[in-house]
Amino acid sequence: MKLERAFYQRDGVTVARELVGKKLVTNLPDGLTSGIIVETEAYMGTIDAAAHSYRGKTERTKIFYGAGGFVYVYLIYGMHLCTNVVANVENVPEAVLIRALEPVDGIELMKRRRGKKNLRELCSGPGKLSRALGVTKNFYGADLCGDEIFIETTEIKPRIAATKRINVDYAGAAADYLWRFVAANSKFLSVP
DNA sequence: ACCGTGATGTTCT
DNA sequence: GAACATCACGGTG
Repeated sequence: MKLERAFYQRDGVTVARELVGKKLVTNLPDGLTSGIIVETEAYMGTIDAAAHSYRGKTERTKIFYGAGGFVYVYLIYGMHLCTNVVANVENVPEAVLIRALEPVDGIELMKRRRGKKNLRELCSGPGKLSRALGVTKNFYGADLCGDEIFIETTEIKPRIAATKRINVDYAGAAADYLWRFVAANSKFLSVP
């Protein structure tokens, strides 16, 4: 079952925690690829110095201010795309970064897109999984209730651990918030 | 296995 | 002009 709008229109921390164990899917002209989400991070707008939306609405962050359930993609370090899910309701600028997947469908296609064959390293990082799933900057604003990119429920009930977020040292006190969620003992995390 | 580093393009100051 | 929610590679142990 595809997650519906209401799932996303809750606070970002709840959405981030509950996305662990769900299945992220892209269905593009060259094939369908997917993986179980094993690592997420919540970015909580006005109360979170690490969030891109912390300093208000800009051309880049305007998607945060729309309804939950749309895609936020951005380019980092000049070469990697990061895939996020906008959370909460209009004008509450929160989002969830998808940081790692356990590959499921279309593994050969993902290997081709990545130029790698090691399964463990296929989707074990935000830039890696974006590449493996064929996400481009054109996915900015894509509707997760559509058919190109969406998230499905699964039967998996992972044990979930909360930790500090990765690489947000610049964010002062916010760097210590436990807003990273991982499937405990998964082999597919970005940092083991 | 663990470091150090270079690549590269937006965004915001 | 600096900073950046990263990755892959090549070096050294």
